[in-house]
Amino acid sequence: MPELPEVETIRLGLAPVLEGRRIVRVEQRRRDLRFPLPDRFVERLTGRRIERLERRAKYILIHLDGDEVLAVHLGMTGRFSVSARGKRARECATFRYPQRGGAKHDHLVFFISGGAVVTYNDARRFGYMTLIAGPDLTHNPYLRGLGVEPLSADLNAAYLARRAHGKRADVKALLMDQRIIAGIGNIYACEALFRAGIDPCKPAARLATKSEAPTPLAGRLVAAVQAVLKQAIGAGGSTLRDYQQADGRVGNFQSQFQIYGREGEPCLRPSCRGTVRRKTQGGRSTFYCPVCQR
DNA sequence: AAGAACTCCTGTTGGC
DNA sequence: TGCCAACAGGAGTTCT
Repeated sequence: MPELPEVETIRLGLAPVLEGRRIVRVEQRRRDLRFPLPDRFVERLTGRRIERLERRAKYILIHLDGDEVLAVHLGMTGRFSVSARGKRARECATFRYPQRGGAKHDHLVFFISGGAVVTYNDARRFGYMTLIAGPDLTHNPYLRGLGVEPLSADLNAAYLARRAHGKRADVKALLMDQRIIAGIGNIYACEALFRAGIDPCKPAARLATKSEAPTPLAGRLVAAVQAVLKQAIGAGGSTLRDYQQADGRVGNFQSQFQIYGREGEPCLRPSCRGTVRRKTQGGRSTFYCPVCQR
């Protein structure tokens, strides 16, 4: 799926198209994605004004008038594309339907006032949408219990040490645990651990001392996480297989991967003679350099 | 009760 | 070319 940088990029692409507009019509082509769509979904969206778009973890939160929020999780393959109808089509020349995927898994189509058409496509249907009565979102089962935003001041060495203390799980699992830090997936976990020079299999507990104080590892990891996420957002996210931005453009960060997908290639750390290895951790691929990640 | 395993679904890729 | 297995960026649920 899109991880935090991809979701943020999509939010940035959708915001100017949606904010301040109304949903004039919704085409719902199936009753469920990963989970059933909300009851009377079309009816509850039609005519609503979109106030603003926000991101929380990997969720796009579409704030509607009347204090209701459409929360969207893209799962692994969910994507939005923006096109236009009528005379707005010419003004939106840069907006194109996605080149891949086509109409086959276009499950929802939102017609927006002013002429934009926003299509939700999701081949594997691991994505989901829910309507939350706001303004307090913290009671929602999906959002409740999410950990800190990694790019906020809430993520710091002391916090990480506190949450890692006594944990037997490995540090990569900790990074990907949405209840601790929200928004990091497999790719950025690998990249952050490489940049921090930390072995993904190291026990998470090593981030903290017996008294829950942060070890130097914790500080390095926080810095690496924040640096890689910021860099990826700056590049418009990464484009692999299914992800693309709302306007059909692709992100560029995949060209800046230092470890992900590089099995068998030389480690990019200066003066390191290691070779990138791949192993399976918790059922997913971990890429790492056995020489400089200790 | 933490942590691992399983599960949803479809498409792509690589080996034979 | 065809067939089949392995794999893909997630995370809720079920197990041990």
